[in-house]
Amino acid sequence: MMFTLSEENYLKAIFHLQTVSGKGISTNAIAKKLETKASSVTDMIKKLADKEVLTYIKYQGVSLTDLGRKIALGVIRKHRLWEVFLVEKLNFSWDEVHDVAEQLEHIKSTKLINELDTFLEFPKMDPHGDPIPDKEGKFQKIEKKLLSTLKENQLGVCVGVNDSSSEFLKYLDRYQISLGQKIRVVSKESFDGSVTILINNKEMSISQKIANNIYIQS
Amino acid sequence: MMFTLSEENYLKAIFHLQTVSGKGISTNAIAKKLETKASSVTDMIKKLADKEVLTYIKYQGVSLTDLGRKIALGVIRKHRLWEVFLVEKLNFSWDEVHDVAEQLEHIKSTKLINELDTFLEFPKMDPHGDPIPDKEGKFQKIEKKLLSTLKENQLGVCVGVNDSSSEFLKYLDRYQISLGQKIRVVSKESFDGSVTILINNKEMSISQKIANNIYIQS
DNA sequence: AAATATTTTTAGTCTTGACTAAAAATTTAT
DNA sequence: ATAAATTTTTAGTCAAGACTAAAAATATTT
Ligand SMILES: [Mn+2]
Ligand SMILES: [Mn+2]
Ligand SMILES: [Mn+2]
Ligand SMILES: [Mn+2]
Repeated sequence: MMFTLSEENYLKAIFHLQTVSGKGISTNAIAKKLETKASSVTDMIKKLADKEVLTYIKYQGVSLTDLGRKIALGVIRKHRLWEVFLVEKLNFSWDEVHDVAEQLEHIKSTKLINELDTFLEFPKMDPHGDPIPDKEGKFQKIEKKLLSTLKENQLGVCVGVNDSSSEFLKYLDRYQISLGQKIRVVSKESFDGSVTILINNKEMSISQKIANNIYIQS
Repeated sequence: MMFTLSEENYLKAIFHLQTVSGKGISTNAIAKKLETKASSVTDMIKKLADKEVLTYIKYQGVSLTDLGRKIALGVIRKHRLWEVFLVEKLNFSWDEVHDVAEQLEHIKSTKLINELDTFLEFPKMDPHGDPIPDKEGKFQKIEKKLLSTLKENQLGVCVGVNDSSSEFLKYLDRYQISLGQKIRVVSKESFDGSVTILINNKEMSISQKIANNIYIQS
């Protein structure tokens, strides 16, 4: 069975939504994620249900089947391996890779992706700290929490981001926040949720929104 | 101005047809090359004429504009660079690269293709002996003739192929014909045009069709 | 110079994946 | 328990890019 670029993007989006909110995924949630209209989503999920990659009950949202999950993980594997390639071999920075990887993830060739994996020496993480599924779709889930959940005086290491947009990543670069960076929470402001952190012996304040998009391992 | 995958394929096909038959390219020739119908071609060339990448006079075929030529060369550059990448870095053989390159050639990112070029150390030829245009679309045209045009007892080096199909390339592999291989014409059979050649001190006979698809430099 | 054959274009249809507007179902508020 | 608000589905439209069948133009024979 073959899947179009559009179908692959739907499966990927639904997979990502499922990993956060365990329940059935709503039409609206999918529409929002894919920046499309709810009616378009209804059309597409009917087609995907016919192809048996998800189950769909009217008015009750959708849920991926094992096959659907497998296909989504295949696309995610390709996306992340290409991101590693771009950073490691082609001098891209972590804020430049996402858009190109969105295109590359749809190239169809099992040999291509498995040879790429070998060429890169089987990386386990992409440039944003996200795990790369192996051939069988298996990947380790790493322990991580949002920076905003740390208490005053707690220490952690940045291990990922919750937002891969170029804007956010460039912001992090500007403040020397990269994967592996040690971060200590100095104080938290209850008024606006902003956090004062210590990085490389320098104190700085970041907004709650920023703190909500940085993953930390203690 | 943005071009779709389909539009890029039309431009590439027309470019290739133009390099062999200098004149205006007929609707039918394009249809044949792209394995589509003449009516579909008429539709598309109207659109491409609107976009000013080719000139089109009803019933008289088409001809690329400078812009059209530039875009076609960009796609060809990408195709060939990806082919080099697949062979040099990902253990593909020359008969496996074409289909994947057909997909990769449509990825849009100037940084990607220029960094890939750098990573590969600016190759001048693809795995089939075809020249790779540089950023500006410039490439050297190499001197080459068909093996079938050699006279008895003449010697040459294989520098390219006229057919990149997997079937043909596998045939060449089987008979140890690869780029750089020295080939001597021992005799030619006027009855069926077949050629007896000497390769690595071994004599073998190849059909006229095969001899018509191997490029030689004397 | 007609007649015939071939090529090219036009007209109309189909599929995919989107959209808007309106109807129907469900959820939340009163 | 109704009413109001929200979500979801349906119905109808559109553009891209393909297709078939038929008409029109051009090329080739006789
Ligand atoms: Mn990404
Ligand atoms: Mn990533
Ligand atoms: Mn090729
Ligand atoms: Mn090639």
